[in-house]
Amino acid sequence: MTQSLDAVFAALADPTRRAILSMLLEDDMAVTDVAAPFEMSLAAISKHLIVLTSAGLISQEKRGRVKWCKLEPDAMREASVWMQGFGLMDGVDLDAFERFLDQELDS
Amino acid sequence: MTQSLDAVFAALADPTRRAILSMLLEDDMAVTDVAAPFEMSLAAISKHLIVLTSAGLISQEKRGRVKWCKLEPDAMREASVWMQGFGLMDGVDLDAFERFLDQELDS
DNA sequence: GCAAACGTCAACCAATTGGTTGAATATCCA
DNA sequence: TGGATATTCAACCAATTGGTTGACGTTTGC
Repeated sequence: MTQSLDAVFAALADPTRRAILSMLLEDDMAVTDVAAPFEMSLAAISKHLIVLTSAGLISQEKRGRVKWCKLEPDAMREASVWMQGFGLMDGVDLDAFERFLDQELDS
Repeated sequence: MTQSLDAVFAALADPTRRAILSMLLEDDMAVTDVAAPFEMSLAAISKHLIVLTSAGLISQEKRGRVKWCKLEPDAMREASVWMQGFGLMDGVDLDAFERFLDQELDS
């Protein structure tokens, strides 16, 4: 469940993948539609989507012949909290912050 | 000045480099001391430090024969803000968050 | 002056990454 | 049934990454 920071940061390190995530912020999309704006092959986009999926940043569900991609932003939370540890939120106990977030997001 | 998201995320994708950043949270350190806890060569650590430096996440200053490494957490800010764009705080009761912060900063 | 400490450089290596193309699979629809 | 659409698979390629070792240049202190 808890995504590895390695996989999440590595997935976010590619501009194409970040652009895909931004597109999915609008709405769920089919693979072909995700690929449309990019000047690379569908197979290349398909690989990027596999990277995003295995990092937990998106999920894919096949309905008929179409595979829908859905953003899973929760996978970013661990990474985001890790970064907050570097003075972006001075003086705050990070573990407590994480517990707070968990509690808030469950409610 | 503004660090590329590519470089920052890629730098953060390696556990050794993240560990180095955490160590530098305590204090500035010499390259040799940074390398000490790791089971890899000094040259390998030196390369990791170059990656961190070119991402802007640390700075290095040579005094005498010792090169000091200093954390530059501001380089994470752009990446952190980018991630916040994905609704990580959605569903969080902002008043509760403020109370949490007050409580944290008092303790 | 010289040996030891600090750190980088250069060459090398295996594994991974990001892309390609062409064939394969699965589904839909006329 | 068969053709078009949606997506992945497999093989390949060049470039990058993360590590090694050994030689090298500086600085320090006896």
